[in-house]
Amino acid sequence: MTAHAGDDFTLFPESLGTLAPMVMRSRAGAGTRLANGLFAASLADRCSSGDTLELDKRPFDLRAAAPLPPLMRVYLYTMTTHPSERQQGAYRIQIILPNKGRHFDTTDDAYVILAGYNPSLEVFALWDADAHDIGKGIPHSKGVQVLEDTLLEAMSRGVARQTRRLRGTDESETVVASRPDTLPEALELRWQLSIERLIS
DNA sequence: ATTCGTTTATAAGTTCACCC
DNA sequence: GGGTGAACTTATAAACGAAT
Repeated sequence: MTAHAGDDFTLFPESLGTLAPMVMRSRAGAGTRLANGLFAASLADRCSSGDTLELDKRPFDLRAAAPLPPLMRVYLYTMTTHPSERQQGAYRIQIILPNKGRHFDTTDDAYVILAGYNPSLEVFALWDADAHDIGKGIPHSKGVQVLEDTLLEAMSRGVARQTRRLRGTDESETVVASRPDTLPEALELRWQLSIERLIS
């Protein structure tokens, strides 16, 4: 299913709080923007400033405190599962960078968050952006997937992770899935994993 | 044979312009 | 000034092809 402006607001949990008006006023890609709002709202108490959020943009920046990256640049996409999906129980997001961009924008040393959100399950998935933005970067679009099992586990336990090997390389990435209410933990974990990758 | 990645197509939403 | 219509932009969906 798809979240379009005007219909699926009820799919989003109470957590939007005061962000709701802002989110509802947002424009293109309602589904994504709603997710943006939820994402931000989930981190509200961890952010240095819950205001000045530009949810109308993709990606959008988020400033956080303490255990989280100071500046996060969030690329959030709607995570879907296709009827014709080859792999049963697989969810995926399609990365399409704005304006012919070939790489994630890391200006200002922002930590890039590559995330997906599924409104039906109400779970986020966090990929390792660095692991995907390598070499020539992203062509036109790039799809990454998660197993449904991981998502379900995240739903019940709050946070879950899944490692999968990227073909073409011997590198493996870790996908972190999480419920909105445990997003801070998931992000922290994701960040730690990225750091570990850098020093290896 | 199966899984992942890339590309193309279709749909919806939003914005801009013109006409009443 | 308001309303209606058209065009454009961006997102979502699906299929195809390559690699393991």
